[in-house]
Amino acid sequence: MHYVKKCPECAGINLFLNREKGEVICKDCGLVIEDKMVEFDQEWGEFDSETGEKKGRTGAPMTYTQYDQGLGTEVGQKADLYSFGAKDRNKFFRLRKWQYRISTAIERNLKLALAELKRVSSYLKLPKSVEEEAARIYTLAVQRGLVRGRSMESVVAGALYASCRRHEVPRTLDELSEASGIEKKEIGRTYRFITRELGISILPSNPADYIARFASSLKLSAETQSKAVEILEKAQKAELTSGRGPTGIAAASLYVSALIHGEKRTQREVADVAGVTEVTIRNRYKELLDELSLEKEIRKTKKKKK
DNA sequence: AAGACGAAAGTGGTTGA
DNA sequence: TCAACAACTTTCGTCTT
Repeated sequence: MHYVKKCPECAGINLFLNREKGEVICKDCGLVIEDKMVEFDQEWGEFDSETGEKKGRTGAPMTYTQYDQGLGTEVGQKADLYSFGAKDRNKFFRLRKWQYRISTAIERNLKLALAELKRVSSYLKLPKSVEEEAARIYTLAVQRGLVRGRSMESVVAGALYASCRRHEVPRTLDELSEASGIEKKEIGRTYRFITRELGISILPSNPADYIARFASSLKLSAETQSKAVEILEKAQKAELTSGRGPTGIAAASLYVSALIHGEKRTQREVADVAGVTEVTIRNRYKELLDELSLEKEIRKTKKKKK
């Protein structure tokens, strides 16, 4: 995150942080430089070193899923006016008009986009926190002008995808694609773009995060599920997981685990819920058998059945 | 007949010159 | 910007249950 140190309009250094609204304002010309600031660190640290106040983020409680967050920028409140000399009034009014135009355009966009975001989010039954984060990301993207040249929907989808990853409740690109009606590769593209532009760090997604969801849609027992996680951990130790698609690995672990526990599912079934093909399952599955000597365990349950 | 397996060719994305 | 490359998919033929 970079902070503006000089006002781009008048090059003044007399910047003022309005904590109530989360804005940075140039005292010299009244320009709102950074609006609705967002920190992307996981743990909220001190807001800035100058005041060193504890847990100071923006003051007012706010939600990003309402289009203006109740924090719309208003240039020219009475109190502000008095802090400027009379000679600056004209400039000030001009700025206010300009600011107004910009902010209504942004807010119109946000209003639409956040409606779409809510729709997709509820379709996927995403937790509120993920939705909030996605809205935050989208808001930032709009302010940085990253939506230009892209469809609003795809940016929404990208923001949601990024948010899911950060909260370790991954959805596959396929699921996002189905929910939003945007092509998979398009989501991927905008996702990469906005995370790069906004400097959002994303942990590589962990296959373990997928297992619970896959297991429940396959109606597998809790034991099978935890066994799958166990297998997965071994696989990671054996370095079978790097570079591979996390969904394929999760799927293969589940498949093997289901075999061991006598809850056989076909490769087809597992492949479908994981959104990969049977072939991928087979490849991962084979690697798992080779590296982890699981054959005995499978044979054991086979004999039991007899 | 359905599922599992593997080979071969194709696709989209990343990387490095 | 292009070619090499790895992961994954599609398709299809064969084997197993």
